[in-house]
Amino acid sequence: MSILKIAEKKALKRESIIQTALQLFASQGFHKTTIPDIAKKLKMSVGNLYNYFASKDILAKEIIKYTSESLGTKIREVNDTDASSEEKIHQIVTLYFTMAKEKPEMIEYFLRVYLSNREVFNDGCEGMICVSGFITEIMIFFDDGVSSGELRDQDFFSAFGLFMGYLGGMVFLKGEDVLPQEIEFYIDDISRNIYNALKA
Amino acid sequence: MSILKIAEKKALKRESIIQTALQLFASQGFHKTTIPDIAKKLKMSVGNLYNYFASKDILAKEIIKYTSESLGTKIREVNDTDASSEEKIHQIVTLYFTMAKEKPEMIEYFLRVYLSNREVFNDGCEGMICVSGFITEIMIFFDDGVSSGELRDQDFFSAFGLFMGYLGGMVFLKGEDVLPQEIEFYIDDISRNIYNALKA
Amino acid sequence: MSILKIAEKKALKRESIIQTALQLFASQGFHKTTIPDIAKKLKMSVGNLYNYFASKDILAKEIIKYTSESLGTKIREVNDTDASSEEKIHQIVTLYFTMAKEKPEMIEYFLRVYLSNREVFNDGCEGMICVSGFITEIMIFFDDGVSSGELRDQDFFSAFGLFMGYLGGMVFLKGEDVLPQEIEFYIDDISRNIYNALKA
Amino acid sequence: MSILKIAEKKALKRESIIQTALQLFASQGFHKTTIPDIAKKLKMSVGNLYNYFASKDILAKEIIKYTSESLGTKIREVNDTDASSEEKIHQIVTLYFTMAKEKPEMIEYFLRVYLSNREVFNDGCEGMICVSGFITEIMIFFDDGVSSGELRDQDFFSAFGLFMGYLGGMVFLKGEDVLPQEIEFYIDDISRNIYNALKA
DNA sequence: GATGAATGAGCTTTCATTCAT
DNA sequence: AATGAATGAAAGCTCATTCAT
Repeated sequence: MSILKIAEKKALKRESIIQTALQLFASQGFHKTTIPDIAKKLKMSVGNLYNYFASKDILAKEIIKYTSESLGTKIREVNDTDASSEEKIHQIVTLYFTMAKEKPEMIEYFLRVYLSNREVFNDGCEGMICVSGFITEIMIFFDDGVSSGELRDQDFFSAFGLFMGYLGGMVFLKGEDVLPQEIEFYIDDISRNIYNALKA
Repeated sequence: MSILKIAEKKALKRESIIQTALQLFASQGFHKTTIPDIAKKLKMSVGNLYNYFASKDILAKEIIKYTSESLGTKIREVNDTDASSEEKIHQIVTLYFTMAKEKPEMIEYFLRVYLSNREVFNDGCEGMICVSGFITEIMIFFDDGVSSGELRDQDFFSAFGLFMGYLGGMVFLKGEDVLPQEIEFYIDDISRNIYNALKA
Repeated sequence: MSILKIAEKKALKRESIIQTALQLFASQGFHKTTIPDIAKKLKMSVGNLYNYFASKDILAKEIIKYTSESLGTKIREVNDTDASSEEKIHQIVTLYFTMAKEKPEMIEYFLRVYLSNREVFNDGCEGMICVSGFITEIMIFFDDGVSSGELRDQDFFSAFGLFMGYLGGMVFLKGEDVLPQEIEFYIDDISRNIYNALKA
Repeated sequence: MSILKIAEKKALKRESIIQTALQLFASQGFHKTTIPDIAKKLKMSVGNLYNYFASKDILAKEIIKYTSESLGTKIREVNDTDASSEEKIHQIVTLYFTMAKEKPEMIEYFLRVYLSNREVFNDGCEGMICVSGFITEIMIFFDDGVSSGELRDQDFFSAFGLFMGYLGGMVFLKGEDVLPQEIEFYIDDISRNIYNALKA
């Protein structure tokens, strides 16, 4: 096999580890998920898993980067359209809730692993650098809206906190089974609320 | 010592355990905080701590109830005034952020312990019953505003998610040290955003 | 209250502790039964219980003596009759099995506590001195039978082991729920077997 | 090393754990023997011991099965001979007492661990399934004797209780140091008693 | 005599990580 | 690269016993 293919194969395995660990961490929590758990689900040995990620903490950090990139990429596609800010908000909310429904592990990981295990992410994910993929795109969306005069010019974090907190909060409520409706039901209301809050 | 005083003393000790455990859980996380840690800080023995709370999980649940009641009581005071919905929003945001500054452990506990350790709270805190003290008051605020025609009539959870998520998200960002300003700096912006989102 | 009555009262309490501990030890085992368990069932404080018995081990030893005396007394009544050895065997088997049915804790205590927690009884119950009340009466029964020519003259322990082991074994089997019949069902068979084994 | 040898090695280690735990449980009792005690005597780590047996209780159950099989196998050899019932009884008694002398831990385990720690064996050893290896052979011995007309036809449990209780009782007495003679001394007496009890 | 809060050593079990193969 | 047996520190929890009241 060529060196290229070997490297490729390794990259694929790396990603499959990330995917599997992501699912387990998101569903069972970081501390309740053991390295043997992950290895078992992957049908590989624990020893070999350590050839790909030097520690459980490092694995957790790689996952958050991967997740943030993933979400960021999708938001970029929205940003790249010519839609109005109001429409973009609707699209971002839709996209977020769709993801929460179809790949809940990503959002759950953010809420239940990243957000709550400070000690793990302290070293290497200071500030929000491990999550910059997502933040950057929200920032671009917001700046574009302000530039075009559609959104009120306000502190970025006031706006970012609204987005991140509101959407995250709704997914959390869904996870707790307290929402009487499916998550999609709330898309219109929430998009409208966000737009009303941010519009010029 | 009279029976009354003994019971009182026990109640005080119970509360001091809650306070100390709250601080440790909030700052170090639930799993990183050990029972010996808590006992040591309280200068009491591990065994005796178990005379007050039968398990670490039960302790965690009692703390969230205590915290939710605390916060709920303060919001009730706002609800009981004659202020307009707009003013009430400003007051609730202010009191939330003041608390986040002065007793950060309460908000942090909510964000980093309750919200993220599903397994721990699953049994006994189903739905959001352990946190109903807080939710109830937000519900009253919202219903009052709708009744008086100040707030738009929309799904309660769309409104509740906005409050809880937005405020929680801001405190989280502060905790991550990514906010360039003190938390109070954002009170006006955020109150305005919430009001714009909810107003009739 | 007179000194006599006080001493009497204390003796009564002592016995009630023995009775209660006997039941708990027999049903749950020595190590699974805690001093607080016993105190709770007696509605007295642990501290006070220690005024009557200086340690859990000492309590266990007093119970075996008490039990052995109890059983010995009943066998003596059989020994004191003019019945034949064959009849006496039947009576002893009957009284043992009746006791196993009506006061199972005594027999169970012997089987599950005394017999199995060597460490506890090592110091103070060497040999079988704590159980001599029972042994003595069996010895008398056996000697009488040999003297009268009804029973074959053999080593005492060969005979004693038969009695104690056989009866104990049957009660154990009953306790394990493996006997298809009530314990009384076996009285005739077993009496006959013992008599056949021992007769001259 | 080949896969075969690895599996073999693991099986050997498993058995050496059983042997060591058997000795410790039998001599010190189940509750007084700790997992670290066992690991230490085996010169292996506590954690690794748990790779072989998932809990202390499971280990205890595996030991009783192992012991019962061992004893059953030896009795089968007696059953497979053409000896008379009277001779077989003598052989079984001899075999039991020889074992009690040479491998006392097996009999002691039965008496002091299995028989007395109901809670431990309740789940998974209901009835006497963990001990069926031994019971089955006694049953075969008895049925053969009845079929050939040598033994009286009586309830199986009346006969089984005699065997198990009597032999166990004698070993217990030996363990308590109350027997004035070596255990072999009693073989003839006891065999005769059992035969007299059971013969047609 | 009576109380029960307090102690703390000790238990079973878990799991991130290593390393000989 | 791949395996998984092995390590051992550390966790949550228990309970016999003491002692101030």
